[in-house]
Amino acid sequence: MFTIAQAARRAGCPASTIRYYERVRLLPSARRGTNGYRYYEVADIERLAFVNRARQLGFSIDAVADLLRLADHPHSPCDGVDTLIATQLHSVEKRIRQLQTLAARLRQLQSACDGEHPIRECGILAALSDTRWNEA
Amino acid sequence: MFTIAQAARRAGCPASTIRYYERVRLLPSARRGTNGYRYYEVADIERLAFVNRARQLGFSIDAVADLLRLADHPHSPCDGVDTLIATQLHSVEKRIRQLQTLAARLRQLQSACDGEHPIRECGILAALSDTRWNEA
DNA sequence: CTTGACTTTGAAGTTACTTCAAGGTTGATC
DNA sequence: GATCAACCTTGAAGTAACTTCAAAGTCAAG
Repeated sequence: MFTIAQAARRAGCPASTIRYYERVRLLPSARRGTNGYRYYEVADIERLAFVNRARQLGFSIDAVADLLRLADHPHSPCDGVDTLIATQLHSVEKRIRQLQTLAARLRQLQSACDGEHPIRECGILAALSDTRWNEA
Repeated sequence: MFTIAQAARRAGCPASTIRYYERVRLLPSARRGTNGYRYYEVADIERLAFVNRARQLGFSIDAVADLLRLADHPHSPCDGVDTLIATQLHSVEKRIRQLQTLAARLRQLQSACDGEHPIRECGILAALSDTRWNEA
């Protein structure tokens, strides 16, 4: 049995995060000692690590809850899992495209100025102030 | 003079956002009519539009405040502006790299399953449950 | 003069946590 | 046994950038 800090170290997240996951019911209530302390065993820590890995992949808390529910039904078909992964991948890809557009615009702005003149003549602020900016 | 909804339409954001910007002091308090309504003129709307464009470029509220302060001092050198843009560009590029790593992992997970078998045999959940996942 | 669309405010909801304050527990040392 | 650091508990508040809500006042058209 491990205390919350030990479980946290093993799963790779702060103890406060474990308490948070318990509070929002992503994880079941931990067993308690007579002192009120939470105690975890290996299976609990594995579940927590599963959650952390899914979170690192960008899944929302709700999506992780879905994944856990699916993982708990080993006999149902796994296309639900595939769908969740695909949805997540699509949203990540979409975000990448948005950020790439953003980066391109920032680079364009950057090229409008060499930092050597007064702000009055700065091409960057001129571009940001330009009403026609949103077009194009 | 425009009411808040008219200003919002022209600047391309909800009226609630304008009130929010005023509350957090990103924009100065708007002029008020005897009825208590906020009224905006063209210059106010241009400033608001500037803010919206900068926000669309991913600048934080604080960074936008910096940009506005800089823009208000037309005689100082504009290297501060350049620095802000460069910082923002770097953080966007970093985020893109992170997301690309994420997308690659998700695609890898995806290839571990064709959605045709029970969850017990699903390569995706197996991979997510694998203690060795974090290595590699 | 009624109706519907607007406006006001402060407060709470959102996401996923983190941080804090105030207090109890544990284990080692003196 | 006392003390001390390092742990644990809880509920509440802070974070970012808004959005949504409720309750109430205002305005313009018909």
